[in-house]
Amino acid sequence: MRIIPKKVGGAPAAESPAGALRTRGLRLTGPRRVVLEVVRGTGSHPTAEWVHRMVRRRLPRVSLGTVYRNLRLLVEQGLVQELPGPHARFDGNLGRHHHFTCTACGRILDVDGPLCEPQTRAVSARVESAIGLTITHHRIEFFGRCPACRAAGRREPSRARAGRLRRSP
Amino acid sequence: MRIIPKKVGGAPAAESPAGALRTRGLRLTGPRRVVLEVVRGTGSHPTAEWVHRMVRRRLPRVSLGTVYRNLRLLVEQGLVQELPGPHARFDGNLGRHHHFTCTACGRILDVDGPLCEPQTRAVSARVESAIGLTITHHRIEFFGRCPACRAAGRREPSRARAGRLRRSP
DNA sequence: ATAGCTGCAAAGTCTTTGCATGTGT
DNA sequence: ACACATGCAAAGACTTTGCAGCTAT
Repeated sequence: MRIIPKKVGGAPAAESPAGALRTRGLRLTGPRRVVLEVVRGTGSHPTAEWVHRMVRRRLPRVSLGTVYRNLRLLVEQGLVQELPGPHARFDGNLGRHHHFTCTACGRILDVDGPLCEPQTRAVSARVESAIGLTITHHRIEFFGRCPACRAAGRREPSRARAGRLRRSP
Repeated sequence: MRIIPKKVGGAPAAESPAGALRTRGLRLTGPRRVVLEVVRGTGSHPTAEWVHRMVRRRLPRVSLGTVYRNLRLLVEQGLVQELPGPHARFDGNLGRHHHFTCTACGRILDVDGPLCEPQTRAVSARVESAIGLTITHHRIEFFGRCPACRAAGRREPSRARAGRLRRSP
């Protein structure tokens, strides 16, 4: 369930991945290219380990260490986003968007950013003036139950675990 | 800089900590009480290790393991909140609120929840109807620079680290 | 008295890193 | 050719857990 249109292109991704890397003296190697393609090609906000499994289907000798190194590098270059949480999760969707986490199954869905923009802009303005800080951006995490879990009547596993359970996709 | 009034009391904290624990067959031991007091007594969203240091000032023999066990237990009982991020952070403020992270110094400040409510309620409603999921709650993380860092002209250390650097308070 | 806690230390999990070797440009 | 990347394995950072001895209730 991908909610955001595939192509959105924030400023940093204006150039192609290969170009973005090359202009910084970075090489487009096999493992690196496949890591990027895997993250870009899924809407599942995968963990490093999941990316590793997928990469290995195409390049069986790639190590987990290399996957981590490349994910970090791609995040640093702005070609991939990293989500907060106890375990690192990555997101190839570079458009402005937020996330919805199902408290029953743990799945994370994208939520269109511009859809929320008019209101959230107002919130930021209020907070800035009320507290006197400069807000450059914000992130909203929504929680609740996804259609599938609601239909199946699944509830959240436990109160505390909810935040911590986010394991593999 | 504490922005939220100290006393707010969400539903789960209606009873006193001691009561909340006892009614569930849990004991109010020395270490547990001090852990709770430390987390409640700071607005700094501390890590487990920081809590441990503070607890040790009063009970020098308490181990880090015990601090973790109690933090988890208190989170489970709804007496303390846990913040998302690469390293666990805890928050004794039980009122509805959000967080502002300074991208220059990493400090986390509370942002009054009700201040944002009118708009965020509208956002949730929009998202629910647009995407068909049931939203029970949400969390906003604001990013920017705090007054101190703005005045000092400090910028964020690096692009990628920002999310990951949140070390000790 | 006894279920629940604790300190200690060992083990786990996720992530990073050192080093010799390999490979894009 | 040479700087950048990789695989492998070892080390790190943070968190959890097993166990024998305490301690609130």
